[in-house]
Amino acid sequence: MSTRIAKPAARMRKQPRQARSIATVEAIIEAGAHVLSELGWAGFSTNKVAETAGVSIGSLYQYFPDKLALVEAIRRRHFDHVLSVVREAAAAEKPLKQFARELVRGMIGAHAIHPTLHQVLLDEAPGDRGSRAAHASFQARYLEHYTAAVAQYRKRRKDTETMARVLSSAVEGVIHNAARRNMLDAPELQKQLVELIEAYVSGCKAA
Amino acid sequence: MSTRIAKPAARMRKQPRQARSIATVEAIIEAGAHVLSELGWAGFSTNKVAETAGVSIGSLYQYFPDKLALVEAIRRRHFDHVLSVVREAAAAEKPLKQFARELVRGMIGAHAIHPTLHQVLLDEAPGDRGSRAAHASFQARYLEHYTAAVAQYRKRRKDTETMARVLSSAVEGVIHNAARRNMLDAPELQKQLVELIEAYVSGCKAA
DNA sequence: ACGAATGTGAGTATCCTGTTTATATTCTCG
DNA sequence: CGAGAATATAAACAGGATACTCACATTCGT
Repeated sequence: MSTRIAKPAARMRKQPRQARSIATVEAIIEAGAHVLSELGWAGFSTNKVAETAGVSIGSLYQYFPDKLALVEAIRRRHFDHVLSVVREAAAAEKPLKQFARELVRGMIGAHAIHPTLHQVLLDEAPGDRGSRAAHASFQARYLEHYTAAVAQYRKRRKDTETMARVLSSAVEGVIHNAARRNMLDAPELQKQLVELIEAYVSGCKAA
Repeated sequence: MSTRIAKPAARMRKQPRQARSIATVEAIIEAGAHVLSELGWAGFSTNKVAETAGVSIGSLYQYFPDKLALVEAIRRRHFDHVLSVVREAAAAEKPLKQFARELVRGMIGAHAIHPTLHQVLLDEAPGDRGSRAAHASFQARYLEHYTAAVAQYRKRRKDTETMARVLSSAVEGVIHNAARRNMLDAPELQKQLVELIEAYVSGCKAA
């Protein structure tokens, strides 16, 4: 549900030492994710986040030097989560169907709580500062896992990277669309998404 | 490039009568689409749009009662465009491969000028007012065309609607992702997207 | 040339934002 | 316990951006 313990994370104005403050920081990040997902970047104000977290605005600025540091922490937490899902799905050698199932299940799980967070993080939220490198690194590893999975089930070495990109964005598109209509937990949708992955990766042509 | 002639469109404060004002209105809508795609909803300010259009802010408010009416006009124009693409691709009976090719080509064309407009319109831009009905109607017809296409190549009546939804959101996801990286016109990407559509719709299972 | 259509852009009023600071509460540890 | 550090509070600020109006200038159709 939540990450075990606070990481060194992004530069913070002050490291939380007592259990109380750790909970506060966690609450702020969680509330931030909620606000970002619900209101989008346009509605993402520090005051709103603090209010949602049930914490005073002062507490927020005690740990996050500015708005961007906060969004960075949110980004980091979410991306870590998604990355672990993809990694585990693509890890051991397993039948294609099983890979597809685990991937879909994990991805849906990762988007169930804050449905549109992923898109907002990618599209709306600005990513300047030192985050650029971290962001690129995430994207790289993300694609890497997909590529590994594709290569595992596809013999042709050609186009594997493009395939990975197409596959990942297709999956994201379906999940994002389902999230928008509150349809993330429709079993027939999950089934169809699994079938789409299978069909594309297995790569048969004619009907 | 641009739609032939101004439509009655959304409620306007004043109907443009002379050629001059028609051009003005068109320029405003075009600039609006540009700003929306480039800066997102957060950066979509009426002043910015007017400036981009090379028109004074006063002129904008002469034709659009408020910001929402403007975004509504933009939405309408873009959706009409996309809708016509899907309709034409799914129209006559043709081989699956040809359908996929035309769909991909048309969709890419529709997103080439304002790459992220579609997503912004769906996700960020608010849609209250009387637009709700129009929006729903668009979604319905959009899905309708996809469903028709899917039904044409798939015998099983079951799940055709879900399939249409999955297919459309997958395509949108891939295109949106490609647009984000300025990769819309990569031939191998187009090819892979066509193959994804073929593979999924033709519906073969094992490798 | 005259009225109508169209275009202008400085100005306004309002709202909001991120951030600080001075103060109050709660914890740790001897 | 009690002293000092850690943590929490919320009122206030300074600044900026925003949507929108209005009184006036220009250009069109006839």
